[in-house]
Amino acid sequence: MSENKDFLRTIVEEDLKSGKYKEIVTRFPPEPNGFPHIGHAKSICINFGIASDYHGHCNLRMDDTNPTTEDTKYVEALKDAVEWLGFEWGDNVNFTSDYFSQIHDYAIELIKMGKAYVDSLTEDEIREYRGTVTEAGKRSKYAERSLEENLNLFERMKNGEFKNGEHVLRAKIDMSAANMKMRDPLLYRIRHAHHFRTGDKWCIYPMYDFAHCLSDYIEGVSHSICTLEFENNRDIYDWVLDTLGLKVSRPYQHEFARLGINYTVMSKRKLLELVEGGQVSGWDDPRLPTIAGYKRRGYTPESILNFCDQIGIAKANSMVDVAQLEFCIRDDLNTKVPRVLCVLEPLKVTIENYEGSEEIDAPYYPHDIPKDGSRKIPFSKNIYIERDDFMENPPKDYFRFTPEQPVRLRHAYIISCKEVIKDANGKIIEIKAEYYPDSKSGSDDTSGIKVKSAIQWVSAAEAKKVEIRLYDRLFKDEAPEGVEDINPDSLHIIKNALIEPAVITDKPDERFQFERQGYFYVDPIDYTDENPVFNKIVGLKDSWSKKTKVTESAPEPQAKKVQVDGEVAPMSEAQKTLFDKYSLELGLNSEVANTLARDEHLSSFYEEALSVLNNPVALANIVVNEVARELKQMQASELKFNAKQIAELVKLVDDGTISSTIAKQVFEEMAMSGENPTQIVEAKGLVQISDPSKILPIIDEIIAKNPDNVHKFKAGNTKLLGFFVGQVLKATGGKANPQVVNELVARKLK
RNA sequence: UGGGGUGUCGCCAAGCGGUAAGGCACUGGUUUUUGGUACCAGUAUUCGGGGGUUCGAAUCCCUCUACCCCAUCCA
Repeated sequence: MSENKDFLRTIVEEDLKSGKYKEIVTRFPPEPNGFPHIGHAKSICINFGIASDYHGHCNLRMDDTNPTTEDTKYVEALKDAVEWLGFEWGDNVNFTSDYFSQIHDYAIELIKMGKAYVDSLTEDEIREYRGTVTEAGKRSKYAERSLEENLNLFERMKNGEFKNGEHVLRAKIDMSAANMKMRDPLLYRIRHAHHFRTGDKWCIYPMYDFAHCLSDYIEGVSHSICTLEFENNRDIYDWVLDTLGLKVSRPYQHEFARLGINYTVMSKRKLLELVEGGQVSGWDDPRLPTIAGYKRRGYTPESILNFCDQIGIAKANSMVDVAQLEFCIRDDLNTKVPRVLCVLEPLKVTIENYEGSEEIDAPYYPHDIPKDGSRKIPFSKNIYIERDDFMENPPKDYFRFTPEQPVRLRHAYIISCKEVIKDANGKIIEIKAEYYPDSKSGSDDTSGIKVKSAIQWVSAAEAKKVEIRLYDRLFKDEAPEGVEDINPDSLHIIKNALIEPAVITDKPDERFQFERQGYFYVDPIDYTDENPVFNKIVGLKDSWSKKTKVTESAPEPQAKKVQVDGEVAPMSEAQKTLFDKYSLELGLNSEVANTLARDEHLSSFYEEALSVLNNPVALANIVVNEVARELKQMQASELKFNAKQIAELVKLVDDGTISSTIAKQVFEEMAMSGENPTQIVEAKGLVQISDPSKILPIIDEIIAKNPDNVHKFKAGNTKLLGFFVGQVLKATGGKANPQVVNELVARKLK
């Protein structure tokens, strides 16, 4: 766990500290109606991660309340994903359907409380009656049914006496609630459908909003963590549990922002579209952001875990750069995986002065990876190199093989070009070369040739032919809408790549670094010894190709966008009169007068304080800034303090007893306890210190402790003044007169 | 037009009244028989805009603005 914890962990720690929960229980609650993607991985990491960080437990629960969309195969995919990521859910996978009868009982309880009713409006009518975001809805006439009738109807719904859509069970809340979700939400609907677990036992199914909170409660969940789009549902969550009186250690819902990654899509709907539309080969297509896709592509669970850890958890909608994910997999594989030689686009090279053959012993890992292991690479007269690694007319900073520039064959000899052979179209088809017998890798003391690069190669006779699948981003648009943004070149298959034989015969691993190319993975489905197939997981970081295409996207300098101020609502006559009085008669600045005049709670509070103490400006400032904050959180009547106490506080500042810094402290104390300012000041000994002879020694001490900052300050970093003042204030418990401190510090450091 | 959220470097993201963390990306440099890795260095006078309070504001107050979510018998 990092030092800076996310907001969820902060909440969890507070709840643990306050004793709200004895144990932390979370849950990962997907609906089994699709394959999990990396967004699920984030949720898995959060829920299982928090549980394990605080020695609690995390349930895996299938939220299977909609029989028409769900299936066992998705349950399996979900379990696979969690398992693959390395988390454990205990003995059983839970299912919301396990709780159907309990949930049903709670529904009956609500009916008996008069808090739920059977509605018989049509689907269209229900929608119409719900109103709009700006207009209140109206209640269905069926809301007035008697308890008995509701009970009877609901029983008959359950018994299958009605068709789909004939009736629903609804919570009786508020048809004019500002939160649309609270306008008598549906609790149950009739669905004559076969459920993959409960079969035909039920024909009524609870809605998400009813089932989820109750399932959490039944499982003893403490923190119900979900994504932002459920923020509006939190009110129902609380309503159901509160109304049913489910209080003891009940769960509370907290929301975080779902994961977005650029150049891909993450919604189940869009993913399904790609799978069904044949744009990809299936849910496990390596280009997809599904767990199955990453797995098949060759990503490791560690890399995904790491990624989830790096991106953090917050509430701002965001889109993470794929580069971050790619970094994670490179970073993981770098230390784990053997290096091997593979030529993707072979170019024939004949070493004319080499006869016979030899085997070169080559380590699997570079000098900086502390791992052992090596293999034999056959070397001979006829080899292949990468087509890209030879250029007849190279740019000046080209480090590889050219007619003038020799190059090292990795782990082997240095060669130089003797002749370039082309076909009728001018395409290079072969290089005739010579090698330097003294230049063998590791023992090259005598050749005296300096090369700028070592390139991969394979011996023609022993190399194995392999299929390589190269993947690019699936979409060309950073924030793709759908199939229209698909990148037509996202898959590139190379049928005739050549690889050194040890990879195929010795099988030292499943994942490899093909030197200078990238990381590759043995395709778990299509790989056979006759037709070996490798998936490219990710390329190596490549500062060369970046350099060569500088033109790609010149970062256009973004003009700072000009903000246009909107219009402020006009004041009423009464407000205007008040404003004039405040600004003209009492001399308040117009901003303060404005705020005061527009808020009648504030202004009446202010007037009252003013009748006690004649200091209009100071009073106004504290009312507008401090009292206003308290009033945002509660009603005026709930305030622990009154106007008289505010006046008292202002007076203390006025006569110099306390500084404004202390005043803040006193205010907070007063807001909490309702005690008088004078009492608080006395009880805590908060009288301010203005005597320089008392402050000076403290300043000296602080200066002595922070020589670096003193130096920086003297070098011109004047904002450090605040740092020193802060330190002195801290040392005196806030009691030092900040103005005096400022002055003294400035003089000291001059 | 109502309600609920969110705006801190190109992308994520700490920070909760006293020196603008960190990661990715980027730019230099060092090491290197991978144009990789590792290492070093650089990169926000400023926190969506404007006002106010304060000795001091990303943090408190007012206001404007942009974006996201909510009117499925989906979850």
